[in-house]
Parts: sequence; C-alpha cells; structure tokens
Amino acid sequence: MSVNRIRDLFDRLHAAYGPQAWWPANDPFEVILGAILTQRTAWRNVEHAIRGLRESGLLAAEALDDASVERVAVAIRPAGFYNAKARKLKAFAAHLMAEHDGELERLFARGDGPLREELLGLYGIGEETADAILVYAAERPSFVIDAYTRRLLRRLGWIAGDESYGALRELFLDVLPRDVRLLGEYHALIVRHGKVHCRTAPACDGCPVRSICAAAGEPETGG
DNA sequence: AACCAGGAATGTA
DNA sequence: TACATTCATGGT
Repeated sequence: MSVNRIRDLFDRLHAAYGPQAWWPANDPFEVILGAILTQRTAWRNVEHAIRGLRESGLLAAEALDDASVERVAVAIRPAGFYNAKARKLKAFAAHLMAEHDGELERLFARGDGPLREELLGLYGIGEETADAILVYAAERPSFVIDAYTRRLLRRLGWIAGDESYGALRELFLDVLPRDVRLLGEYHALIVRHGKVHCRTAPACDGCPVRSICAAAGEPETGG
C-alpha cells in the first residue's frame, strides 16, 4: 500500500477499471465544447448535441461565433439547458476569435495559471469546466473535482463534504506527480467508479475500494 | 413517474 | 459569504 491514501486510491481504481481513454472527443476544440455541454447533463445526451453541431457545420470557432444563439440552441437541444449552453459555446467562440485569432494554439500559449484565470473569466466556464479544459484539451497539470469526486471522498470518510473546490483540488495536486496523463486518468477513473458505486446507500458490494471505505459495513446511511 | 445526469450564473439576505 | 433558484432534455 502506498504511503499516501490519494495515490493508493488511484492504484486501486486503475487496477480495477484499467485505462479509461478520456476525454471522449476527436480534438481539443471538441473537448472544450463537450466540457460545457456536459454540465449537469448525461454524456449520452452530449454526444447527440456534438453530432448536432457537426451536422450543422458548427464545430468550428468562426462558424459558432457567426451563428445565432437560436441556431446553436437547436443543434444542441438534446443536451438540455440549450439556451444557456448555446450562449456559453458562443461566448467561448467569440473570445477565441476576438482575442486569439480563432486559434486554440494561441490561447494555449498562455502559462498554466494565466490560462486557468482566462478560462474562468469567460461566461459559462467555472472551476470544474476550466480544469477539464486544462487537463484534457490544453494538457496542463490540473485536477477536476466533480460531484463524483466529492461523493467518493465523503463515502471513504476522508472529507466532511463541505470543503471548497480549491481545497479538494489541492488535496490531489499536492501529492500527485505533475503528470497530465495520470491526472486525467485519475479523474476519469473516479467518474467510471462513481457511475456504479457510492450512489445509493452503502452499495459497497463488489466495490474495489471497499476495504478502505468508511461506509463498508454500515447499515443504511444514505450518501 | 419521480429522479438523476461528468455545473454555472444569478438573485437574495 | 451562504444558500435558493433557474436552466431542460433523455434514460431508468
């Protein structure tokens, strides 16, 4: 067992589920659009929305920037929150066009910190979405904290649950190597694990991290 | 048929 | 700062 439980958890998840091949997208631009579209939405629906964008010729910054909110909304309808998300997609496209000549390479020329701040300044990009973009599109060392992560850590008994996003992010970044591959794989494994476990009350049956889970053996405490 | 899914912005106190 | 509301479709 690793001397650090965060690293140990990665080893257990990786041993149980293997490589996850994230992010499911064809290129960095698609990763960014997907990161916005998947906000509070099942990935299955995001795939439909991405297809809609492709069929409408909207999988490019300039086309997205030029298109009306209504047209983008129609294309991404299956992803839900389509009016708000259409605005978000266009906000990113408009920023890329206006500030970086429409080139992701120019946006990604920023340093790690400045890039994160620039993303956070855009409409529709909060901390989780920014970190997903950093890790899976820009390939920068960061860590994505989502509902699955918080739920798993709480079920393990490692956190109270009301910690800030930044505190949980540092919990991982402070002890993990600055290896983008590893950091991205870790979050993907947590999501994979979360889709089956830690959802309903205890549900520790067959859980690969059962032996380190505080909820193991507990009767009916919801989670 | 209620409930949930790889959040973020906005409003209120 | 802390908490409530809004956004909306599709699968179980």
